[in-house]
Amino acid sequence: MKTKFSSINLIQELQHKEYEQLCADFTERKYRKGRLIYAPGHDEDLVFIIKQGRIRIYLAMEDKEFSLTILGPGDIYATHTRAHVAAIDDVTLFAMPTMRFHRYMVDHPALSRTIISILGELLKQSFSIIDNLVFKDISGRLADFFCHEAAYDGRQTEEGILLSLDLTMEQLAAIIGSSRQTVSTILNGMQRAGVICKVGRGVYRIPNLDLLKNFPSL
Amino acid sequence: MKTKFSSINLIQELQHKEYEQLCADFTERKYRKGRLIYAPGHDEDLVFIIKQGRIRIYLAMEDKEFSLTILGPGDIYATHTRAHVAAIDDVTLFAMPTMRFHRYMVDHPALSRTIISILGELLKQSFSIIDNLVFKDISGRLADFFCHEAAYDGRQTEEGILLSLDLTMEQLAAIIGSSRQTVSTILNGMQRAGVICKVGRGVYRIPNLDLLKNFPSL
DNA sequence: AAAGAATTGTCAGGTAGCTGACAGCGTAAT
DNA sequence: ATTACGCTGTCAGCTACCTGACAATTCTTT
Repeated sequence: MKTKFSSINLIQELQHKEYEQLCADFTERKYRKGRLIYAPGHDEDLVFIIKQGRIRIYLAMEDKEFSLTILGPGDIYATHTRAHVAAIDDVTLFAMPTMRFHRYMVDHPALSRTIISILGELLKQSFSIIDNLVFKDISGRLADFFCHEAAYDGRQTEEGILLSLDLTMEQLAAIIGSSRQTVSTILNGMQRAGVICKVGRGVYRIPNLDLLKNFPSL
Repeated sequence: MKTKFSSINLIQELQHKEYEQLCADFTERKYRKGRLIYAPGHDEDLVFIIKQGRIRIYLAMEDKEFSLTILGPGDIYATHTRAHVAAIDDVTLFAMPTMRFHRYMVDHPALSRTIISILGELLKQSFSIIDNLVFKDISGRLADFFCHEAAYDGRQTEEGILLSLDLTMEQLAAIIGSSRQTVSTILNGMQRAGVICKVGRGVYRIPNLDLLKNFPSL
């Protein structure tokens, strides 16, 4: 699996011997599936790298949630802002207090550059999310999400791109900012139109990306 | 006027003599009110600092626009991503090609830290925007916008906070992601409710911030 | 196998906010 | 003054989408 910020391989970067000290400062943490890792107002701020499993970064208000991104092994994240973090699967993290990381960064300019790249990437993603929220309807956002995921970790097969999302309708809805019911209805519409095929529990096949991009085509 | 990223005074930072070389590399540019400064796909990427006037950073699609932020003197911006940039007033900029700025940054770790702060700030703002788009209705977003502006460049008077926005209904609508008509209607509702007073062309007075925050209170 | 829980499909009803239309106002231009 | 133009207020549809309800399906546990 590729990392979410594909241009930077942080794990690799950290294996250089100049980062030996830094790596030693990370402590391993484990969280069970579904557990909350961080909520705004939490007193300890952490920088962490995901070793195993997926986590969900999301905004929450009362009983509604909106997922900003889902991160997997190799991705880095710093608790910050108003975003919550929860484990989608059983998760293993390498974590370090933000303050300590900061101090370390001062002495290591190369690390700064990495951080700038990551922040830039994050910012670009945020703009994409805003773009979708403002200009696109639910169909468009759903199609857009599938296209992105297809590009990011779809496997090319003879009958199209195979995609193991492993997300429920509810989780999908939280990502694109909609409701469970609406997503279900639209996804079925897409299937009837033949632009997407459900092949199993959270596994889909996209016969033709262009068709999906332009859904609904009429 | 404060800069949008108040924790960092870039202008001041750049006056240190170690940045003499960098400053010399900036060239002055002027744009007339309303002119487009940058559109996605434009071939020259720039980093610039605003010397005079206001600029609007926005996303555009077909005939709809959404303003991400409005920047004033002292603010820094780098053309990037899919965002457009236009001059609200007559504007003077200090600009430099992004590539050159990058090269310069490599040799100046202190500058990196400044950039990280700015990116972090920008990211936080982006999250706020997303938060608003997802969870709040138009009334809420409008109230929120006024509160932020009040905190940022409102002048405290005996009868409340005085606010010179100098924006039309249409521009206001573009900022909160709504339509001219809706914003007009809601703003008048706020006036009738007494939480906001129009005192002139784009100038408002907020008698009580808390009242505005909780609008509509019933 | 059976019971239970979680996930999904679908429909009916309600509503926020968009669009288009048009009239009233201010400001500027001739 | 007079025309013109941009800005504002308001109304009457319209529609995409949300909510709640319930049944059907699929997974999990015992």
